[in-house]
Amino acid sequence: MKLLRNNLLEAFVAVVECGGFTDAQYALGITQSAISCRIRDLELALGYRVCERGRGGFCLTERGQIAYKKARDVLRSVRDFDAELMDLRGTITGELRIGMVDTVNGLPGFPLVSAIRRFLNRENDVRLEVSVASPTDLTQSLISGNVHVAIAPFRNKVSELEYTEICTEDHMLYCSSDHPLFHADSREITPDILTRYPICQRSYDKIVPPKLITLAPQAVVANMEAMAMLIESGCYLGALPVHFGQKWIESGQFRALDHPDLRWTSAFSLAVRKSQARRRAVELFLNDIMAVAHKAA
Amino acid sequence: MKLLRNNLLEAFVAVVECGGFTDAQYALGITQSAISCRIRDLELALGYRVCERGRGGFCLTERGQIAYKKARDVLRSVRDFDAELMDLRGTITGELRIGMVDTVNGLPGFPLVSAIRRFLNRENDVRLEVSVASPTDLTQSLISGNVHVAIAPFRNKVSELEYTEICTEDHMLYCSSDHPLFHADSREITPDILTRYPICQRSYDKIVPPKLITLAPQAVVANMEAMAMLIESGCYLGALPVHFGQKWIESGQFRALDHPDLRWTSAFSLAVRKSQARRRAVELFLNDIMAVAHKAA
DNA sequence: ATCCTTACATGCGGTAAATTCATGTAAGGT
DNA sequence: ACCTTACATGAATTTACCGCATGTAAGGAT
Repeated sequence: MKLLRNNLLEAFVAVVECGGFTDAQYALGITQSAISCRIRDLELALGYRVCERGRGGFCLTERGQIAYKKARDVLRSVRDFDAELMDLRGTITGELRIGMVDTVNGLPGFPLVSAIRRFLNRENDVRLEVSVASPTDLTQSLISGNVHVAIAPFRNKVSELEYTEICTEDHMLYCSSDHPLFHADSREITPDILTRYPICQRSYDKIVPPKLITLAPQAVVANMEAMAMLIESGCYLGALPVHFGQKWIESGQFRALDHPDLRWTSAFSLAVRKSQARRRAVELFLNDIMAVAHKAA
Repeated sequence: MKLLRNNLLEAFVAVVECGGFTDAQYALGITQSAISCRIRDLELALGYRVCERGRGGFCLTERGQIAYKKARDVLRSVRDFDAELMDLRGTITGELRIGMVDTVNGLPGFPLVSAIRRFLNRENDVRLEVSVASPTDLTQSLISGNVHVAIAPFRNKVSELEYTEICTEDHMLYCSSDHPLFHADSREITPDILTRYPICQRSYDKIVPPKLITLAPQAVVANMEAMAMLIESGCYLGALPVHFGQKWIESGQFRALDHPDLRWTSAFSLAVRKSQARRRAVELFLNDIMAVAHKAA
């Protein structure tokens, strides 16, 4: 079902996301000429050009970029609106947009995949959409409605959202076999190594308190895979979730720099928007999350 | 222009607001049969009946009531979306929905009509929509986007909104010529009259602190006109804004119970939603308000 | 009880909008 | 110079939507 629809906007968003008319015709299931008409009509209605196109390539105009963001968001919220009206029928429909930080899968004490399986095994007609982003971005996405639920170690909690702690994640410092500390005596592993060797930090969620670090320049990464890469290079120390660093430990590539003061724990929370008629699909997924989280605890 | 449109939802909302198909055909500018089709198709798409109709009268089903509220709200926000895209063209379009408490007009030091005139004298294509409600309702309407700006004496301010004080309003206690206090000696006018005569309060914004009042039953009104009526009855004392009570004073119908402790002042604020891409029309209107407020001060 | 009126439903036909198909055009590559 | 790519355009066609005429069901008047 599609109550609030608009061909022009849908075409516009599809064209932007496909990077041109030609590919968008498959995404939309209409011919290229129809898309050409739609974009022309959209620009006629708006009174300004939204994109440059032709053999020279496809690109959005300045206004087009703003219009695209607004259009994408409004189409999202319109899909949610449709789903809300379908909820009244009792069926579970619409999109379920889940946001999370990376390496949530494998989090000890929180089998997310079980929750997802549990959710999908129910009779449903829901399209899942999973995005990975930083806690800060996830907060924004929750507020704007771009995601319905998010799982992350939220440090600064905002009043618009509702948080439920679901598990914790232990972090340790690692170095690779190429690093000077790899063969160091365990008595050398003290917090002051932080002042002697370059360390790599995650751009969001600074596990190692920055005030402990004196050495510049620091490397900054946006996700765990990148962190592992820089550690593998042998040039950096880096903190990883223990469950995530495990595989490098097992292969003998990394060494965990074990010291009581070089362990950190962050708390993972489930966040949703407060005070909002919640869709059935979202409600059920939250139940599923809590069910697996409790079972694991 | 109308980008995101939906005939079915528009018909539904119109039918509800007109209380039936017959009247809605004039509001929508289509025939009754077309409306019948639209509602049928809507119900077909939703999978449930939204209203009972026929000779027995028109009424929404339970689900229909929820669907109506959602549909009305989404159509509003969709109109705003259209206006946002038009903003990029540089034109001032869309709706400007202003909310206020009653008797804002005439507020000393705040010529609202000048602000409106100022706004409308600009080149524009804006449809105004003015609603009158209590500060509490206005707060809700602002958050949900049902109004863009609101003017009221806001007592409890919420973090989602941004308030700018624009003027103050003096209140005094009044009685009518039928009231025992009308001819009382001015020395008798002391705060303890509150404990001896019934008083009428506004349901929102209790001007006279309720703790000063001992006498039950109290009359409660939702707006100033009603307050004046009850005072006119001679059975109640009541607080009115001085600028509003003036005309009854001049006609000799009311007496102001003047005493230093029987005067109250409330501060009127302009409220808008925080952190939101603001439309040009809203921005300009805010400027106009501030301009007339400053000039008056 | 019958007829009338009100309020909505339905079938049919026309019109306007949207889409496809076929073709045109402009820019870059060979 | 020719081909290819990527989009534009025009005619034909399909589709959707609407109005008209008519049907139906229930309440009220005579």
